[in-house]
Amino acid sequence: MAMIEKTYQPAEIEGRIARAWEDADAFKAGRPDRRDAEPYSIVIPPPNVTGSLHMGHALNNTLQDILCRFERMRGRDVLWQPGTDHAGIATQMVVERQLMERQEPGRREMGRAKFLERVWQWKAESGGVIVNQLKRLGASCDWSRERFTMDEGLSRAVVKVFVELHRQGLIYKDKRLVNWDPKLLTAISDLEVQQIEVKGNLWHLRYPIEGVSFDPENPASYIVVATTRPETMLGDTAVAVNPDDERYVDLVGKHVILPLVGRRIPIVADEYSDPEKGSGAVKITPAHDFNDFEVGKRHHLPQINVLDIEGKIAIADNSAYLEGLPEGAREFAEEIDGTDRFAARKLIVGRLDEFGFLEKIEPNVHMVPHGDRSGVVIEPYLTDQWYVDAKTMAQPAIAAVRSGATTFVPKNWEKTYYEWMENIQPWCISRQLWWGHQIPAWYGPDGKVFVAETEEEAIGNALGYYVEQEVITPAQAHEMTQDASKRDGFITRDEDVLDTWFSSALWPFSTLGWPDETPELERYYPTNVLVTGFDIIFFWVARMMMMGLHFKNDVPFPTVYIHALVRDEKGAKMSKSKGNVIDPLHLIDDYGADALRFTLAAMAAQGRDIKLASSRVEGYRNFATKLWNACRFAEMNACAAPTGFDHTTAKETLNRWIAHETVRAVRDVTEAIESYRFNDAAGAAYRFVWNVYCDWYLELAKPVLMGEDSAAKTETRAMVAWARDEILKLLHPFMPFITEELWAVTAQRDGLLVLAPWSRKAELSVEVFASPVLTDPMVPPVILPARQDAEFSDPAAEAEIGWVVDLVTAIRSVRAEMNIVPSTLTPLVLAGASAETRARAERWSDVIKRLARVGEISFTDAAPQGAVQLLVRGEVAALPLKGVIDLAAEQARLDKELAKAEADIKRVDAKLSNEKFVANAPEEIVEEEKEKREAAVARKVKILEALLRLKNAT
RNA sequence: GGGCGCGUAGCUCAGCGGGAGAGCACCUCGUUGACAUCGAGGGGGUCACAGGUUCGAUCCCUGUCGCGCCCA
Repeated sequence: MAMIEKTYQPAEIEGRIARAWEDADAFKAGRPDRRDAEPYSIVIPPPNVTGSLHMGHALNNTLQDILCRFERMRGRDVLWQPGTDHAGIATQMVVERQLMERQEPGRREMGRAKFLERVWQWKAESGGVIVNQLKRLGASCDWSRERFTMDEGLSRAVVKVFVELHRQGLIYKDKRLVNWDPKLLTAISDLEVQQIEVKGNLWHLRYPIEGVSFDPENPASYIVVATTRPETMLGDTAVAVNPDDERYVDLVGKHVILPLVGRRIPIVADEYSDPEKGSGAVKITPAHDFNDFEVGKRHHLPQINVLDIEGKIAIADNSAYLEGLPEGAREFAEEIDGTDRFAARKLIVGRLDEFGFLEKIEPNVHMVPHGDRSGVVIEPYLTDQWYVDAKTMAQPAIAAVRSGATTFVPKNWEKTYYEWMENIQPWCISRQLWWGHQIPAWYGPDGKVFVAETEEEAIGNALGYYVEQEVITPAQAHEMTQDASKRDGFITRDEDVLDTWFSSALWPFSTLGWPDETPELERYYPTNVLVTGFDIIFFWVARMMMMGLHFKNDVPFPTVYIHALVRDEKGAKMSKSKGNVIDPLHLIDDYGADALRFTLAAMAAQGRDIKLASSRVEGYRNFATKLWNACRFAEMNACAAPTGFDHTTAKETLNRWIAHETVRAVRDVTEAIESYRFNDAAGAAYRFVWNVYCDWYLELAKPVLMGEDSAAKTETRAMVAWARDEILKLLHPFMPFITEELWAVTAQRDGLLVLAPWSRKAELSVEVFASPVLTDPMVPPVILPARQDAEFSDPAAEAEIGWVVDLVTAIRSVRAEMNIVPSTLTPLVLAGASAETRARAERWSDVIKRLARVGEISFTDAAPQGAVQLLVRGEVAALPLKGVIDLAAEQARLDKELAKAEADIKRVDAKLSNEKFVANAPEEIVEEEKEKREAAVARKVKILEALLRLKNAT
């Protein structure tokens, strides 16, 4: 056991403590000593492998760590499952950028296999950054079980899920409009698209009516359509008007001739067209707009894709485009072919204007979809992709929350969850990337799909099928089975990979070994709680619910705690691409991980976002220093708790008081953590340590500790140490490093604090009766309060110490007001004191003298003349300061007090004289008011007496 | 347009049907033997605004204004 260092230096202790935990396997799940303990498990929301720790991670993981450390101390067998996800797009971008910077061949040049090698190499070198940062934060994950979504085991889970869902018809391939990223050249999901407000235009175009000679001067010769994307007109296949719009009733069923293009397209009536907007007529481009796609389906319109994957016009060799066009159309097609979509817009608008087809341009602010990774404008694009039937899978997930099998904390997020789940769209899971889980689907020469868990199985199925179809002979099939090169070009694997969230959705069970039936799966699934930010409800929570229910037939977690988002100073969401990230590691460097953690916990009130001020972190660093110095004080006074020390049998009032306060603080903190009120827990701990233990207990104990050896001194030394140990335990979930360090240096310990028992037992436990009713799943198990040892409490001690505190505070306050310098000791006269007060004053005279700068303490019947008279718990404490005090000032002070007392009486009287109040208010409230009145009246009497004496003195 | 949430001390934020709180900042005082990363004391708020419900509203309801986020 070492001595406590003179000053608290977080940087010096944090690394050392982290190693001690690691060496002791403290965070390991399934420790032999906890084999019979109740398990407690949390899966970490896997951070992106390319990521580094930001404030959101810091908050998220601090809260999880508080829960894990708390439950670990309560004796549970805790598994906090760590890991990272492979972040398909982000990682691929990082590695591609690296190749570019090093002027190495690009992805396509080196080919898929080589590129993937490079990605794995990058992962090995740089992929562990965030894990180490989490360790610096103190996260008590079972690091030996770290997983990665591209691990062999997790990949097996992905394949299994894909194949099973496909077999069940819940995964299918479809040609639909997707959100296409023309920069990254992949489909992305709705959630990866950000709607950004853009100042654009509304172009009003004139589409000539068929059979009428077009004349810009004659409105009857054309119909005006308004659009934000004029370049997509190349793919228009109709004009829609609202069926109730009288302006256009006569035009429905007629045709227009698409300007520049020459295509003959119908005017259709559809509710989608809003008569209030633009001209009331809209162009319909089914292949390039989600709404138009639906309109097109309703009216059986052709879908003409006029862009290539990079967003360039592609119509020259486009049969869908060219079909039915007049002679000469090809010329225009060739002219504009290959033009980027934005350049094409300019060109087309110019050309329309030239020929009188442009009526006007109106400035227009509207939302434009952007890729959250690439930042470019997303193109609705018609492609073949794989989808999950999310609507079907959402049903059990919705039911689970409705039934309460899973609940959200705070509750209001359930509404967001339902909102999303009830309007859920098919989930596009394929991505045109290389980094990720390649889709286990193989295609035959006719495009037929064979989905299987292994290539062998898929090939076998495919070849069998084609033999049966007599496309190939059994001999050819045999050859292809034997020699992979022989089947090249005959059977090919789907190039695409799965959305990263597809694998993340399996995280709560794939990390435990699924699809194998492992002991871990049996023991730790379902997990106890999921801790995450609301921005991830759709991405992740919803999908874990779907997958967990489908494959494990049970919710992945009974509770979802949704915490605040840590925003930047403008209240904007922090994101790497915006570059507004505040680095928590800098805060750790400056103030220590404990201070950062405590700050985040203290600010984690439910239902409110966090805008972090570094002054708060500094404040909590000071709190850590305070704790450090208090422990040094205890050490300097040889405070140690003997083995078997029982705080409930203490004799000294002061010691009984701190025992009372400590038990209360432990209860408050425990209950707050249990109900996820982290800020209340942190606040209760803070106030107890600083404002109770340091400010009063240690101060009041000083005379005893500095005095002669005695039984009281021995007991006080033990109690100082006992309460300190309770504090270290209480604070450990919040400030693990400093508490572990202090635990080690303040006494000989049996083990690390991280594994020490929490002082308050769990309130509830599930009582399982050997009753047949319990086998009925409709009957919930009976939950009874566990036997809680009668809580230690001592109201008498509280009353006595409370009196001392009030007396000292009152004297200090009046001394400061009177500008009495600290070196001046004032006598204290207790007037008309009860026997109890007298006894208390004698017992606490040392303390009172020291803390209140008091000289002599005496007792009289009435306060001496010309003294400052204080009211302490209904009795007068006088400071005879004749000559020192300003009598006029004292008069003013007492007048103010009097006014206050009278105001109180008046306010209470107003209430009590109100019949309705007395009749309607709860009895205890009325009773309280009466007591308040009595107290105020008593105060008034004493103040009046005091004023009278003051007058006599002058 | 729909949904969620927020406007409380100079700043960052708790609280929430019965006497307005914390941290930081500010002012005054302090080399008292753990701590100046400290101690003592103090100033500072018609709890956005307007109605309503109630015996009683910062808290519940409605509306207005301002702000943020999510979804269309």
